[in-house]
Amino acid sequence: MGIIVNMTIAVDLVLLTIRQSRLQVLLIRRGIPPYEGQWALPGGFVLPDEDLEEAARRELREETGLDPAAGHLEQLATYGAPGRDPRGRVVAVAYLALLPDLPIPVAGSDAAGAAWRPCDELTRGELAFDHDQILADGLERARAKLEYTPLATAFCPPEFTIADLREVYERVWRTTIDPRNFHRKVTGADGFVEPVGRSVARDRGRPAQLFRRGPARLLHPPLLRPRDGDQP
Amino acid sequence: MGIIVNMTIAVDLVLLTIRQSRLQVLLIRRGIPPYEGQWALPGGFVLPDEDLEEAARRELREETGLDPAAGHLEQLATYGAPGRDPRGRVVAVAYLALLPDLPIPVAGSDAAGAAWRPCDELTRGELAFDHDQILADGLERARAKLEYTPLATAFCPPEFTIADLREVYERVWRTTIDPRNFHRKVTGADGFVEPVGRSVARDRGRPAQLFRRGPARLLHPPLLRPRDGDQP
DNA sequence: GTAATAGTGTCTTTGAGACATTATCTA
DNA sequence: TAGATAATGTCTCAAAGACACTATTAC
Repeated sequence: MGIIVNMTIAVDLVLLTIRQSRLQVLLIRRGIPPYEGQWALPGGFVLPDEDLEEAARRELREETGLDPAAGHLEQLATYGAPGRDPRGRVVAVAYLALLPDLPIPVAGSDAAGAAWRPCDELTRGELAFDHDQILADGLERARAKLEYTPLATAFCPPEFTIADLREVYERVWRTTIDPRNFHRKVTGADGFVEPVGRSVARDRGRPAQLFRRGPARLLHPPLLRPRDGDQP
Repeated sequence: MGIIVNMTIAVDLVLLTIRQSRLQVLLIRRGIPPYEGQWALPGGFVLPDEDLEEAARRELREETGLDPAAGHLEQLATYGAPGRDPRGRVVAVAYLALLPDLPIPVAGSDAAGAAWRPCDELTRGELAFDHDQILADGLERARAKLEYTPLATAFCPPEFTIADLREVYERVWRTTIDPRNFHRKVTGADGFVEPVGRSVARDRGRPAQLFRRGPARLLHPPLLRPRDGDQP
């Protein structure tokens, strides 16, 4: 009873974007031990008078130069297994950010380099600490949230076409979606997207209308991703 | 750079059950400052070599005498605003537990008393610390999870009737559900419930078949709760 | 013109919700 | 017997998915 132990609190970031038609995650090559030279999620320690989300936003700015307001940031989960950090007892509060495709990030202070890496190219055990698990949890959260929230728009610039939005779903869910049914569903969902009134021409084909994100925070009914309902 | 601050890590528990046909939460009347005499969520500090979930299970046993295996335990969210605890910087990792209706809990060591309280009888500001917010988040999580997981069975004893299960949905969602449609949907959902083969007679009416929870971890399709889709 | 993409319309199937009907118990 | 609850069946409507068709651009 009454044992009070002090531990160190860190925030780790799972930053996702759609880049070159692939779902990519921002990784840092560690410049200092432990796990020197290995890839890891960006992160850092929480300051004495700093809220957790504030720390996450600060790290996002420091490590990437990106503005958190451009996309979406939410708490993911907290990881505190006693042996997860060889330096001692570090409890990591992980945050998940969904971001539009923005300029290549800058290298952080104590990092040898930062880079976007396609999520499906990472092999199990490639990341430092328990960051494999944190990334896996972040991906699953992102996949689930696209179903019942309009957060896919967080991957898009302020104005986007329905095809842009469809690509987000296809890349995150690793599926193909019928463009016609998707168009009908998205434009019919109340408050998901709002027409800007202008169109934009791409390489080929009929120009597409531009939309911006609507006021809805939940989708009713949700867009359910296809499931493997087969029992072999 | 390089500032490393030590903070205290606590786990707080949102323990929910259906009791006397109402959704109730387990609260502790605080016996020591701060917030002495006020109601609070049960919780305690994480030990030096203890995993977070391990700490949550230990607190659950210590404060209630309940076995975590009887129900469901999952991490909810982490709360770390600098001023949330007047004693200093305490970061709380909240866990959510869904439990069957079990004997009245025992009072914990540093608590003046523990009691089940109906969730809808609590007034805003009645709980210590930021526990109003944690409870609200836990309730929303529970409501959402009943839609797309079979976790409603965590509120039930090992063997239960479809009417028992329906009451869980009705109390958690604060709705009424058509018994006939509910029966068809639940027994038709793959892996949600499995018939035991026996029946049980209640006060009146035809005896009901007994079921146990099935192997499914997700419901397809989900049971969507009714929404207020009105725009006045 | 052709190729390509944007957007609309139609049909079929599936599931949700309303509600009738039958089954089996207690009083 | 009446009354209550369990379980099944039927109907209607809404949404999902498959896919034909039209619209508008680049070449």
